[in-house]
Formats: sequence, structure tokens, C-alpha cells
Amino acid sequence: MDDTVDVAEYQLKQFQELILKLFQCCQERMQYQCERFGLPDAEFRCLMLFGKERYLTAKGIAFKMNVVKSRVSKIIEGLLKKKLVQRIKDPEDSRVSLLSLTSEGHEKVNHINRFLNDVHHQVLLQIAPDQRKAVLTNLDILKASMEAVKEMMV
Amino acid sequence: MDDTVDVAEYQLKQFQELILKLFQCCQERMQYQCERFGLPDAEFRCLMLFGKERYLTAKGIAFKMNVVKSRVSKIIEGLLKKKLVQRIKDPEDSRVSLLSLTSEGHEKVNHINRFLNDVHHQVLLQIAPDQRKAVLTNLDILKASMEAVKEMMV
DNA sequence: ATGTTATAGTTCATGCCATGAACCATATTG
DNA sequence: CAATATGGTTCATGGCATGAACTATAACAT
Repeated sequence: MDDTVDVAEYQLKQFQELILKLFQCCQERMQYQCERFGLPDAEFRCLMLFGKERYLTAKGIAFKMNVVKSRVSKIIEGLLKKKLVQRIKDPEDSRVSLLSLTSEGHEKVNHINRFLNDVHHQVLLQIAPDQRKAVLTNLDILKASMEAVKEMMV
Repeated sequence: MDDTVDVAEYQLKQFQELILKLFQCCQERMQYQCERFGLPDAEFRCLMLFGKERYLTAKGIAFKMNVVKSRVSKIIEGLLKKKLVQRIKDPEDSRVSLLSLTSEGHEKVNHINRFLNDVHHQVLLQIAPDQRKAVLTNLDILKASMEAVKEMMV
């Protein structure tokens, strides 16, 4: 019945250590990015949402960023002030305002994406070519496992 | 000379996606933990530093947490108020105060560690036993690569 | 048509996170 | 012993995030 052979103690320790380090690395990179592009963290994350979708509403942003709508108001305010996004009224429902990137905003997003690609590219280049596939495969397994546990914890 | 064969476009995309998801998972877990144990994020992280060392100074904590000392004052204040840590004067240098866990603090740390072990254990259990080693090995490669790039970026 | 009811956003009060400058007390050093 | 360095605290400032109260518009139900 125990086809899930138990986990060795040292594996657990190693795993915790690795996850911690990876998490810290990501956090530091995020902090560096924000500084580099002169944006507070929340505005940065919000701006990047426009990479995928042409128009966003405050409500949609709140959902995607997992914050309350009053927070979104503040974030949008900052991005408007920086002229990175613009707002128009939805012609179909005048309660909602549609947010989109200004040309300056597009430029910034592209700039950030180039940087992001570069960093990730660099990381992959650090890995021996014949190992990249294995790293990605195993990372995918890890992701699936973490998300499975996340579901269980709700 | 090009022993670092270039990275496939789809690999780059996949990698970015995976890292993002992993990062988000960790962030959500952190948030859940803080709520569960009734501690603000910074106090939580600070408390966990005492797992390794018996005594810590404000300066040491500032270094480990990568924040300025005035911030540490605030964090310590919170932990003192919650009776999780205590402070004594360093007998060798009366400028510094030595912080250590109270018995209540020890209990909390143990409690948290049990939870943390459990979560990581669950994740490893999601991975087929004969794949765990590979996941850890590849995670280690990734960690090394990310840290190498981090060094380059300074 | 008109009076609920629901939805999209804003504003405000509150509290945590983090910094930098000014400051106090205690070492250290010339 | 005076000048300087170090460990900490306090305070002002600003970003992050929430929840409650409010405005305006839309949808629905008599």
C-alpha cells in the first residue's frame, strides 16, 4: 500500500533550503527590477498585466493582482500620473473605465520584457545545454506538486 | 567556441512561466503562514532567525533580514509585546542588547517548524519516489545558475 | 415608469513594511 | 580626555493593503 515511500530526512532539509534560496532570489530580482525601472512593486506588477490584454478594468486588475479594488484605485492613480496608462469610459457601460497602455507605457513594457528575457536567458545559459530540458521538466513536476498541495490546504 | 548552445525560444517562455508560478506559490504560502500564526510577515521572518542562533543582536538581525536597523527596532518591539522574545544587556558591551526566544517563543517556533516540515513533506510526497532525487538535483542546478546570474548583475 | 438591488469605482481611516535622518548612550582610539 | 565610531531608538515620510462608507450607473421587478 505504501507506494509513496517516505521522504528521507536529509531530502526534506535540502528541499527546504533550496526553495528558500530560490524564493529569496526571485524577491531580490523583483526589488532590483522595481528600482531599475523606477516603479513601486505594485505598479510594476500592474503594468505588466497589460502585456497580455489590450484593455483592463479596475475590477479585472483587482482580481488578477489579488487585491481589493480600493488598492487598485491607488495603483492606477500612480500609473496615470506617470502617463503609462490612460483611461476611457466603456461605451457600453459608463460605470466602468477601460485602462490601456499609452505609447510611453508600451515602450516601458517592452523595455521591461527585454530585461526579463535577458535575465532568464542568462540563467538558462548557466545551465549546460544538455541539462536544460531536465531542469525544466523537473521544475514542472515541482510546480505541479506545489500546486497540488496548495489545493489541499484550502 | 560556442559550447553554450543557445536557448530555444519556447524553453525561455516555459522557464519564465514556471519561475513565476513557483514564486507566486511561495508568496501565497508565506501569506497563509503569517495569518495562521498571527504574525506580520516581518515578525514571522525575524522569529524564525532564532531557530539557528541562541542570541541575536539588532544589528545582526538587520543584516540577516536585509533591512535597516530602525526597522528592526519596530519588529523587535512587536515581538517583545507578544512575549515571544526577551532582551538582556550584553555584559561585555552595554550598547548592545541580546535578543533570545522566551519559552513561549520557542514553542511558537517549534510549532511553525512542524507546519513547515509538513508542507514541504507533502510536496515531496506528491513527487514519485524515484523522481525526488532528480527534482532536487535539478533544483540545485537551477539555484546555482540563478545565484551566478545574480552575482553578474551586481 | 419607478423604486429596489447589484455593480464599478473613489475616498478615507487604519495598520504593516521599509527607509533615512537626528539623536542618545556607550565604546574605542589618538 | 577629546574626537570618533558603533549599537539602538525615535520620528517623519512613503509604499502596500484592507474594509467601510459613499457616488454613480445599470439591471430588474413590480
